[in-house]
Amino acid sequence: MPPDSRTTASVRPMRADARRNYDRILTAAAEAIAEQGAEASLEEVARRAGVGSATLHRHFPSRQRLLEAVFRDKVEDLCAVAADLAADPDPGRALATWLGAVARHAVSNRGLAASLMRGAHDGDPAWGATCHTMITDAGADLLARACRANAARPEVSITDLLTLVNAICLAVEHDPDGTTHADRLLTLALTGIRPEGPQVVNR
Amino acid sequence: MPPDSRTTASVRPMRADARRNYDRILTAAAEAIAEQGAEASLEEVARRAGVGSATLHRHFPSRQRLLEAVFRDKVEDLCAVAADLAADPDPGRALATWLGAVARHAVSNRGLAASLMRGAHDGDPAWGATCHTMITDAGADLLARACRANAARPEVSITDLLTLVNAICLAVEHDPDGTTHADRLLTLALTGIRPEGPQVVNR
DNA sequence: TACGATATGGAGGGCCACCCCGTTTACGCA
DNA sequence: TGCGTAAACGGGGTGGCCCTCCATATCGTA
Repeated sequence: MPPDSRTTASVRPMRADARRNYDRILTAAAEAIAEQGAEASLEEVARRAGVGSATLHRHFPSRQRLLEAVFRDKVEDLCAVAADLAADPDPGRALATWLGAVARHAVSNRGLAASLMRGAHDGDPAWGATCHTMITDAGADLLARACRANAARPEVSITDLLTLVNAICLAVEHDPDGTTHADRLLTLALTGIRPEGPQVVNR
Repeated sequence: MPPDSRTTASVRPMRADARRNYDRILTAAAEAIAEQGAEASLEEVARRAGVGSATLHRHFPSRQRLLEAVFRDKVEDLCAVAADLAADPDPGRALATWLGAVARHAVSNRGLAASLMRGAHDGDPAWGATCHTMITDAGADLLARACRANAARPEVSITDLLTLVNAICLAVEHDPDGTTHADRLLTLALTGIRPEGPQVVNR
């Protein structure tokens, strides 16, 4: 959300040069993050964008803000997918499909998982619709339906599921063929959410 | 493994001062990591130990090496637990118990999960028994038994399981009541490993 | 065109990992 | 016990990072 697209009328539109730099930084950040993950050097992002580091910090006061801007449209995609799946006649399958989509996005966009996860805790306040809350809201509906259809245990929360998915993707990020591993692990993990599943004998 | 305990006769024992500093660094590192996690500043570790930073780097050429040294005995504990559980009449329960123990260790020792996970990929070569391989070996046996007793799906690998456990613990590390979350997530995830479990409808 | 509001980025501070190399220390032997 | 040497030490340097300040440049408008 570039600042000039806010609905509040009191906010002036960005100046053209500011807008240009904002976009350049975003592009550069996307590249750098794709190559080096969520921990990419902000200084290098600025360098790639041909911009002073102060400019980067003015537009994005924290790494988290930058990540959220970079991944905003991916997250919106996922929310849209969730909305579509809400109409699926099989809510259990819909939920599983969606979680699979989340995982695929997270694996193929380095840093996304980290971004979604971080948002959970140290998300800075006074920042409305973070990626984290967006995606949580989107998934909550799918889970509720699955639950009503007796396709998910009632004690499972959407936070649990997303944490699990993100944890797996994060764990797999430094892995040559992460996609494969993420897939097996997710399949494995998701088997546990169905109510008729066997009781686990843990501890 | 402090260098002087190697079996090779050609290696001289450490000098007393070196030994002393090695131990001091290890203690300081354990404290710092307990407080700040696996990313604790090495410089501060050296400061706490009352040692120059060069000394720290001489003894532990990489952060990973330091982590491994710090957690070595914890990992040995886990291996011992695994050895005990190998005699359990119920191999499925034994495996679950052990994975629970791994999780508990990882949650209560900040940095352990990170250490075990990192060891998997960028572990530097020419470094024999890393924590990662130690624990993998220990668990492989339990899993094999569980599998033979039809208490685990044959296509599940010990790497899968440990990755899952570590991923969960890592995800939960920045969480106020991590133990609780780790527990639910692990229970959830482990339900999927039993062969008679319901088929997952993923993707 | 000229002016005020806005945006910029170089320079600098604080912190960090890692290394170089002159100095100190412990050990083994006479 | 005293001494020579190999081993260990650590101060200080390098370069990178994140972040902030403020003198300067640029934009949009009257």
